[in-house]
Amino acid sequence: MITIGQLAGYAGVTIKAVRHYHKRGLLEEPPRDSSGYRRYSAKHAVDLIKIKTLAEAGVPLARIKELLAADPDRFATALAEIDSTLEKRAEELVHTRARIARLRSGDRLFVSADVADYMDRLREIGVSQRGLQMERDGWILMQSVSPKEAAIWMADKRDALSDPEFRAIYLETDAAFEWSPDDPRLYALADRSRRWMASRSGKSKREESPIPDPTIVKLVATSASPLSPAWDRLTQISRERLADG
Amino acid sequence: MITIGQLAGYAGVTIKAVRHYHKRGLLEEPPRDSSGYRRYSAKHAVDLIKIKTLAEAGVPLARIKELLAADPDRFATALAEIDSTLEKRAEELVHTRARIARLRSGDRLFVSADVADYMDRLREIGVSQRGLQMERDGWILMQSVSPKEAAIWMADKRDALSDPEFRAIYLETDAAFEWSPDDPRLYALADRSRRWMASRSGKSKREESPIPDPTIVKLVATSASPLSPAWDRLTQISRERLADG
DNA sequence: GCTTGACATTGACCCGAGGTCAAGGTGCGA
DNA sequence: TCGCACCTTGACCTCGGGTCAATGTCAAGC
Repeated sequence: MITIGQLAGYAGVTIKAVRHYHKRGLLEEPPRDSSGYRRYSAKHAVDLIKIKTLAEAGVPLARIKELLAADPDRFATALAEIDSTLEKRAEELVHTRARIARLRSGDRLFVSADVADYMDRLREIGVSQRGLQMERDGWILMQSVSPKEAAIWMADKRDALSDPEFRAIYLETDAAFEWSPDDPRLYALADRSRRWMASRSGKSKREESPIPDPTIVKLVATSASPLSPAWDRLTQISRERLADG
Repeated sequence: MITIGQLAGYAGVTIKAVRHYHKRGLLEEPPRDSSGYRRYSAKHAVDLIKIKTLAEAGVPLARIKELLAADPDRFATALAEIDSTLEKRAEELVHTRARIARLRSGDRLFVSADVADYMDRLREIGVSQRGLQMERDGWILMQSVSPKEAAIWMADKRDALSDPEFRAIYLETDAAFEWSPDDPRLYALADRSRRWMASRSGKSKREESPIPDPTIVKLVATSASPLSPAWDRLTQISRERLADG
C-alpha cells in the first residue's frame, strides 16, 4: 500500500491535486494507517490515471465525476464526444496560429477579407499610406456600426474602382489632403467628382445604390475632416455647387 | 465614434472583457460622452483585436500588456516565441488524443509500455483475466514505490518468459489460485518451481539478479495473498522445503 | 537515542480571465 | 410616453488547483 506522494508520482500529478480530487469526490478516499496517512492501492492508481487523462483533455472535474460513475456505454460515447472536441481544438489552434502569423506581418488582421482586398487594390493604384490608414479606420467604424450596410458600400466601392476616371479622382483627392484650402485646383476637383457621380447614378446597374445612413456619414466625416482644411473646403464647395444647382 | 457594444461586437469579444482590459490597463480608456458612455475610435478596435488575438493564443494578460508597450523588435521576437509554444501545444494535443484513444479501448494506459508488452505476452500464453489484473496491480505498486527496481525485475521476468518450463509453471500457478489448500498437486508445484529457481540461479547470465527489497516483497505479497488460500499454502510449503534443506 | 530532512496532515487564502447579478441611468423608435 | 435595448459601477462566483502556515511522522546517519 503506497503513500500519497508515491501515488502522485506514479500518475504524474501533484499531491495537492490528489487531495483536490478527494474533496471533489472524484477519487475514493483510501483507508488511513495508524498515523493518519492515506494508504493507496493499485485501483486508486488506475482511477487517478483515468482522471488525469480526462483532465488533461480539458474535461471539467464535475463531468469527470459523472463519467467515472457512468456505465461503459455512456463512458464510451462521452469519450467519442471528448475526442471530437479535441479535434475541433486542434483546428482552432491552426486558425490561431494563422492569426498570429498575420499579426507578425501586415495589418490584414484588423479588417475583414473584403476590406483587406479592397485596400490592397488601393495600394496598387498608388494611394498614400495616410489615405490607406484613413480608409482602414473608416471601414472599421462602419463595420462596427452597421456590418450589413458596410458590405453594400464595399461592393459599390469595388465596383467604382474598375472605372479609370474614379481611380484618377480618388488619387487626386488623396493628394488634395495636403493642399492649401485656398488652392484653386479644389474647384476643378469638386466639379470633376460631381460630374462623375452624376454620370454614375445614371448608368448604375443596381438601383439599390447606397442610401447613406446619416449617422454613418457623420461618423466618418467627423473622424476625418478635422485633419485636413483642404478637404473641409472641398466638401464646402461641393455643397455650394449643389445648392446653386 | 462607437459604443462599447459596437466595439465588442466588431472585435468578437464581450463587453465585460473590454471593461476588464481597461481595468488591467491593456486597452486605453476612451473619452466619455455627455452621459458617461465610453466612445471608441478605430484605433481602439485595432488595439482590441491585437489583444484578442494574443489572448486567444493563450498569452496571459499581463504579458500582453508588456508586449503592447514593447518596441517592434521585441514584439516580433515574442510573437515567434508564442508561435512556437502554440506548435508545442498542437503536439501535446496529438498525444492527449492518443491517450484518450487508449482509454477508449484497453488498459495499456495505466502501465508503462514495458509492462504492457509483458502483459500482452502473458495474455497470449493463456494467463487468466484474474492473473493479468493481479500482475497489472502488482506492477503499478512496484513502479510507484521504486521505478528503478521495478525496471530490473521487469527485464528479468521477460527473460524468464522465454523459458517454456517457466511458462508452464506460471500457468499452473495461475490455475492453482482456485484450488483447495488441501490439494495434493500443491506439493508437486512447489517442488517444480523450486527446481526451476535453483537451475536458473545457476546459469543466470547476469549475477545482478534482483535482490528483492523486503518492503516491496511484503507489499506485493500482502496485496495478493488474502485472496487465495491455495497460494498461501503454496508459499508455506515452499518455506518448509527451504527450511528442511 | 537524537537530530535532520523528507514527507504527511488540515485549513485558509490566492490566482487568471472573465461571468453573473443587482440596481440603476440613457437613447431611440412606435 | 412607453418599452426595450444599451450603458454604468460594484460585489461576488467560477475552476483547477498553487502557496503558505503550523504541526505531526518516518527513516537514516551519528
